[in-house]
Amino acid sequence: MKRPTMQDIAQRAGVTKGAVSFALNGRPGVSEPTRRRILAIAEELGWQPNSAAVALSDGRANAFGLVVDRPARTLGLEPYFMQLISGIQAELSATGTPLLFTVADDQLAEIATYRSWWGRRRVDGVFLVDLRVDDARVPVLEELGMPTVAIGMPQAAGSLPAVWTDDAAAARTALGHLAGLGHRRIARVAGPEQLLHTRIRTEAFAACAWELGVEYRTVASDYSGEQGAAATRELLLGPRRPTALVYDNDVMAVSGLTAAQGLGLRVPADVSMLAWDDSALCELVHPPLTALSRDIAEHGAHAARVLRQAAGGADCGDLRDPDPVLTLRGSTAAPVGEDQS
Amino acid sequence: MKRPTMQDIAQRAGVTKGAVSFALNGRPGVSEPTRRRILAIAEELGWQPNSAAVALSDGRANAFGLVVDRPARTLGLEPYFMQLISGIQAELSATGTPLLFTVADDQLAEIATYRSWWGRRRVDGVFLVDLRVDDARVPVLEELGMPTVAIGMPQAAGSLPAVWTDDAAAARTALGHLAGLGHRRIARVAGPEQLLHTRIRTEAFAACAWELGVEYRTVASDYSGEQGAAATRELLLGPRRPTALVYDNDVMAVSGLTAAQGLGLRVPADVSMLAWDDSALCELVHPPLTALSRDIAEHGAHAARVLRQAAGGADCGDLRDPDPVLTLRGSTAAPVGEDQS
DNA sequence: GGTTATCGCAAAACCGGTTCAGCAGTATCA
DNA sequence: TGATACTGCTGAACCGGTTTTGCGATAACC
Repeated sequence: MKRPTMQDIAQRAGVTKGAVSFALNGRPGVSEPTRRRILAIAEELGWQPNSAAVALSDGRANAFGLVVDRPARTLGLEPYFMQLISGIQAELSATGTPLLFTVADDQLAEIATYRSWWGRRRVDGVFLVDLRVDDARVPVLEELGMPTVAIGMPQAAGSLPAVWTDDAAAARTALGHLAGLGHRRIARVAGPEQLLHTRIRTEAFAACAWELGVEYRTVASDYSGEQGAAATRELLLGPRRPTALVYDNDVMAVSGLTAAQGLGLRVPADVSMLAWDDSALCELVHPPLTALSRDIAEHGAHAARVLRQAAGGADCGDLRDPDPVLTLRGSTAAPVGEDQS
Repeated sequence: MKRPTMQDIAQRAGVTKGAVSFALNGRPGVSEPTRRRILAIAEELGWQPNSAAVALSDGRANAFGLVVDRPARTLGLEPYFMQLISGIQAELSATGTPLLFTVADDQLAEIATYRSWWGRRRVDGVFLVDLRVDDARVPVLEELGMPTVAIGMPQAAGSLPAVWTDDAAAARTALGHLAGLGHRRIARVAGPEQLLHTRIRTEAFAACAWELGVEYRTVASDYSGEQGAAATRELLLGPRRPTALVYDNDVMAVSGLTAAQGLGLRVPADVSMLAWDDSALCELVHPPLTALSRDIAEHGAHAARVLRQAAGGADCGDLRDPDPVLTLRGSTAAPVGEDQS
């Protein structure tokens, strides 16, 4: 019933704990016959190292952490995090390193979690997501000296290594596509303004629209379906109705599509729609949504690799993942040329 | 830079580690003035207990685990898990107990994870989800003696305590609602047949339909949007078209709705739709989906409470949560009386 | 053949907590 | 006044690993 320890193995083999340790870790210090004998006994007893003892001894927790502080309600809908986590796992499971995952109520609670995890040596490092402008978490993590990899723009990551994709490039891709189809009046339903990448996108869209000579407008939102639909109605019912809409996440795009159809508008005939971040959600609806796609799981795996290096003491640089690509589906098309002034 | 230990506190206070331990844990053995002095020093030094040392000493990991082995692609869409996790966290965070969360490729990998976590004492217990008929994981967990709470039907949980809702009752609620509206030909797009609750629902639907004198049919599916849409098209284009459809999850319901509308059918005029498990997804679409709602986060919190008891050595019984209730939205209505034979 | 490496292992310290046995010193009581 | 109890702390063992030091025996070398 009781789990076997190295002491048990040592007794059976007639050696000391130390010898068993050497044998099991493949280190010099024991003869080959003895090593085999010890390994056989360990196998027979089903021995597994006690993680607490290992952690205490070598001073590392052999675990990483991830805290998210979005409300659970919107969190559940975001395919993003599950994909990210599964990508992280895919990389971490190679070394059997588990992930501590927690949802926090707000940023203060999130920071408290970091302090606790690090103070108690529960983790060797953390993934930092949803980077904000002037992010309060960054200086805390820097001060703690906790190995961290920021998943997001390097500008917001301070001295922390960042794993990121170029949102400005993606913005140009999206706008280029729509402008190429002939759209001259384009609006975007954006994510929360506190998030740095929202700001980056906004600037990139504005700059690119200027260059292309198209009218462009940003409407702030919060990633939720409700606000996505509300923003959509406001834009479609207001003056100078845009002929194309870009959404900062797939949830808002879906609810925006529904809202537009509820107004009696046809997509894409009357208005084109484009989602930023692709997921199965975009294929669920009709018409399926044209989207900016990237491999989020792969992104997570990269982040995990960088974090492992950082926790190992290396000071890693930023890692830029490939630009998102456009997945063309049925929700974007040339605008019908009615009152195209 | 180095984290302070109890030894550091002891030195400053001029006492031994043991005294410090008593003081910090609020146990008798030190005088009140000494205790206050020690607490003050600990506070000043920002001391936090090393979790590995605590775990090694008291033989408990102070962490629980959750493994999911659905493919990441469908996982991301399911609001269910995020809500469940956030509910679990809400309960666990009270004691500062973190959750180890992992996605596994298949059941074998999941079982291997349990063996590893338990063998290495990484967790004090686990939450078991997606219970199947003749679930291979149950006997393994029983044999390991690992504290476990099954989230699902007691019938599939063996000797493990289960936290569950009565799916049969919910099935009657759903069918009663539709029959009450006048529907006489109803089909259900079910989840994976290996899952026990799918089978329970199927039986309950069949029995209840028999009693109510309505035609009923189950079509197997896999929870994915693709299959949900395919099953919907098959049912709506086949002979004896049903006037109402029930979906075993919200993702399939949404894609089924889209599929029906793609066929030129109006919901709910031509066909009513009802989703099992409510989420923001159901409100995202048009018409919003009538759904069987339950408080999943609360469900998770209950499971966490039971697991903590189980890990504490108590042998707990099953815990039944309230039956799901029907949230009426726009997707169900009386059938138009055309050829209602 | 004596010195020096090298090998194979024992013994013990260490990581940072918890806990138990023991021991002075004071208080209680007969 | 001596036995008894209690208080407040010390010292040490313990949890289960890793790592360092040391020692006897054999092998290599000049």
